[in-house]
Amino acid sequence: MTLRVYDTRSRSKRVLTPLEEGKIGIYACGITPYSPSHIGHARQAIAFDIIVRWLRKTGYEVNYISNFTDIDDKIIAVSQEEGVDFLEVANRNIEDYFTVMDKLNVIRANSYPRVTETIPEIIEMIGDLIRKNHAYVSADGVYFEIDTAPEKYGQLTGQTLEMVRKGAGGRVAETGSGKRDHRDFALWKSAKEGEPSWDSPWGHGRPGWHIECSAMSLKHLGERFDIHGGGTDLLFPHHEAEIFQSECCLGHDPVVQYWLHNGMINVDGEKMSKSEGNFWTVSEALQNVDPLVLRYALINAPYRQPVDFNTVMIEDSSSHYGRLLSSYSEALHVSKESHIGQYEIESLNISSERLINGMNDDFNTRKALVEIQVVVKELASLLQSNDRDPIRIGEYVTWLEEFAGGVLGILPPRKSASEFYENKLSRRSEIESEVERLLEMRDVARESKDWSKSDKIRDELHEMGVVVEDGPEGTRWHVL
RNA sequence: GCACGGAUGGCAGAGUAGCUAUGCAAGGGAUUGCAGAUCCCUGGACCCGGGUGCAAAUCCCGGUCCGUGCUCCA
Repeated sequence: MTLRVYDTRSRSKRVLTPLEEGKIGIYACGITPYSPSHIGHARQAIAFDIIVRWLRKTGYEVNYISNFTDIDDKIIAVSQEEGVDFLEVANRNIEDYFTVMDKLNVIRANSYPRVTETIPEIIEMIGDLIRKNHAYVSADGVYFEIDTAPEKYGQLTGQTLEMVRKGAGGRVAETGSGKRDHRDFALWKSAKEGEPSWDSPWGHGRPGWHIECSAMSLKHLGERFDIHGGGTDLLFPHHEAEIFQSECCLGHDPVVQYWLHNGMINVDGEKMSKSEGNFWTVSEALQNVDPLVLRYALINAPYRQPVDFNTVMIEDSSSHYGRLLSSYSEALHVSKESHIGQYEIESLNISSERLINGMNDDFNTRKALVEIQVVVKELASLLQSNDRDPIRIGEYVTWLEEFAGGVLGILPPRKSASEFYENKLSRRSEIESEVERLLEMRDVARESKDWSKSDKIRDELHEMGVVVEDGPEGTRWHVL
């Protein structure tokens, strides 16, 4: 089955055909580091992490670029507020980004270009746009002139020039800058007093918001590349502006073959965003939630769907992840190696096929998760049974490592999974004699039908973290 | 207002024409002093109104509701 992806520009799922056989270039808009990363950033990072993982597993050599827009109005605002250099603000938040994304098991991109390291390329591109009459110099900067390429308007959002003219309503009057038309957008902003700036043919200033991505994608991926991604909130104006800039500068279209956009995180049904003030930073969330539980929660819906972030979905993910981890870690303990991709167990092959079909259908992580859940359930029941065949269990371990680990990234490293299980074992042996003693007392109580005493002992054991289970073959117990 | 998405059982969330989605939760049974674990079984949904079809959750038209974008945003 071939891989199909939903392309925002054509509004349909299209078979992914790379420009160069066997290779994929992908650019995903990263963050503007003016504050610590929030859950929405994590969603974006994880979505494209999984896309890249899947492309690689499919056999593509992937060049994945994700940028930092490390100079902009908000970064300047924060730096002025704190009285520190703007780069200090940016660096601090970039560090936070890497710290939390590492915890969330996000594989690093091949490169993380920054605006401040791309200034010469940006200046060159702006110069090019001016020479080609797509941009004009004004009193307060350089602007892209929309009317020079009206056919490119609305490529991603379906809006026409007229619609925006109307829809902008009262805001249109506030243009107030050197723009000729309110829909023109800044390529270069002249420096204001006390702001960081770079020298350019148009005086000191800094890049406008959109030009950096055109310049960086060109620099790192070339004049045409396969995939451009980002959140749906960037559709307009950011990504449409990029289309204007890149295509008008390079003189061909399309520059980007496929546009992929991830959905937003909602809180109580509304988009979580910094400006709404209803956001959780990732590090705040990680104080209460295991990073892999958070990752699990964020891939529970396909990447294009909005995700409603609330305690119920976290608890749900937590219990699913708990099942996965406890089965995996126990299986690891009793298993023998097997080889990835070659499974004797028929149900594993069926699940593989379903999972692969799901991922090939626009990276449907939900379908993949369903198969993980099914396999975990089978494994748990196998571990519970008397038939704990190490080779069979080994196949489950390998399968989980291939798909839950490699593809979805929701499995901890072997080492920590083993430790998880060994901690349970050592806790078990630590308290074993005490537990046995209490259980004997309980047995005596039970024989004399002294249920209140028996239950009291069970409660006591429960407080020690021991779960008691009476079965047909006597009483068993395990550590929570 | 305009644009783009979405609306499926208690919850999450698949499914684009006919065949059990799945997981969790719930109910019933087995087991059990009770509880838990396990096993077996079960119920339950396709926003509304039209249309096309032998057949529609699935296609078409109209409507309603929700989200996002139109302003800095992943």
